Amino acid sequence: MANHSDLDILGRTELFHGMPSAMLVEIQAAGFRKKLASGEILFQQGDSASSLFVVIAGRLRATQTTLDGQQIIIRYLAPGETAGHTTLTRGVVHPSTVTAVDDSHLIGWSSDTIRKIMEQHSAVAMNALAVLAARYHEIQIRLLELSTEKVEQRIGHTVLRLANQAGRRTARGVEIAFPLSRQDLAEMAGTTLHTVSRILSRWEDLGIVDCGRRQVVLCKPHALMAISDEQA
Amino acid sequence: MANHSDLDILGRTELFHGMPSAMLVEIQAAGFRKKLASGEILFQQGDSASSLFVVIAGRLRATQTTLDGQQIIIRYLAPGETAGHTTLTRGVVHPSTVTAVDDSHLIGWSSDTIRKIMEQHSAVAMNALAVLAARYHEIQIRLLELSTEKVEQRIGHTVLRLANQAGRRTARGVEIAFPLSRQDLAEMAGTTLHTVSRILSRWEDLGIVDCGRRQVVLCKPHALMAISDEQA
DNA sequence: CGGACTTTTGAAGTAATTCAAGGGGAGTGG
DNA sequence: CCACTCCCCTTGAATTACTTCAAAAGTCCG
Repeated sequence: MANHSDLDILGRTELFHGMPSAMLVEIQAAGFRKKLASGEILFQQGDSASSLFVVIAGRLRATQTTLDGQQIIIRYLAPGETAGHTTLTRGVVHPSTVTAVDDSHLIGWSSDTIRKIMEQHSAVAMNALAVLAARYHEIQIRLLELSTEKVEQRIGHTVLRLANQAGRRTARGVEIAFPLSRQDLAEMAGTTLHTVSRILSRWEDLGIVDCGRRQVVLCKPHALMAISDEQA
Repeated sequence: MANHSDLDILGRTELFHGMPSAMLVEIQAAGFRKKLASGEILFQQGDSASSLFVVIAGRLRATQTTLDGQQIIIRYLAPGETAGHTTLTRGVVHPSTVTAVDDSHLIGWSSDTIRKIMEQHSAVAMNALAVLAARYHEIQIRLLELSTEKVEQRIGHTVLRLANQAGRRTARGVEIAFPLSRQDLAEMAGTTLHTVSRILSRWEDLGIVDCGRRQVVLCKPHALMAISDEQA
């Protein structure tokens, strides 16, 4: 039965949505399952890119590290999303490390397999193009933010994005549905944990957010949007 | 004869390399030519993405602008490269503006046409995936640089990248083969023209570069690499 | 209850921006 | 051909937003 529900989910992923179920069966049969406990690594920056994965359940984080050990968070991956698209290009290595931040369940395909699937089913290839284009667009926006905005606005946009992607409505407001430290936010917004802490404290005084240890709840999204879109 | 040489070039673009020439003829016939004088705009941020282009000759620049008019340069496009890949996703708008910085010659395909080509020829779709993956990787590196490096290193990496992409060997060193103002460099490195000017002056004193009005010649690449990779 | 993380907050320091003013090249038009 | 104008570039000085340094206070877990 696990198989059956996997199929349902597979049909709703960004990569395979819209595919007839016969094909999904075939696709699933060609892949392999992978389970990761929170904290385990799916693949590492510099590993040769040999498999492409789709997240079935859980949550993962893609990071990039400099030679001297500084890290940035590229993005968080939710169920339905794709990890390791570098695999689609021959002979390259993963540019980022992907780590589970929650117990996670994925399905993977070897480079050859996924390429064969795409060659036979152009709809999958077209989906992949759309996925990559969306990611590209996303990161382009972050580049723009990082280049033109002040820290407070950047942190604001980061929180708003996370609330959108991984928000859970609660009595207090929209809660970001996974543990998120000040350091994590800093690595996404391109700043330090100190600055994040200070700014979050200020917002807390204004009643805009409500945060705890590795937790952020967004109480007044509109107020935060106002701050984030404010022109210098 | 122009047709013939276009074909040659088309077969060496990132999108169509490796395709048999019969197919190239077909692909070219399905597209349309577009000429732009220096300064003319190919498409603008926010325009609906209706065509995809390949640069045959010339040079273009992709930029993104904020609501309050601040601009960043996403990248420069050389012959063989692809513009407007957003067109591959249905119902979206161009995230950036593309402008010719030199008289340029392109071939374009409507959204429907290029999708049809990709559906029929999976090799083109796979090329497109490789192109997008490469762009993504590229921009990811810039995000890392922007987040972790100091201005001098960022400018250094920017100049090194440009020298690589568009360098022309001359007696003085490697000359960046298109007009590049301090403002342009600033918009690529995420800083101000003042800072770029100061740092370029310093490098000039050290004999690392030699620059003029809208011109940069890299004389000592290794020295610049040393500066750029220096750890804080 | 000890110990390891995570967070907070002040104070000092600094890299880079902003402000301000002037200089120089390239092209235009008289 | 010279003068004028428009850009582009340079360089000091003042300002500031943010980081770095430092220390202490919470908070969770075994």
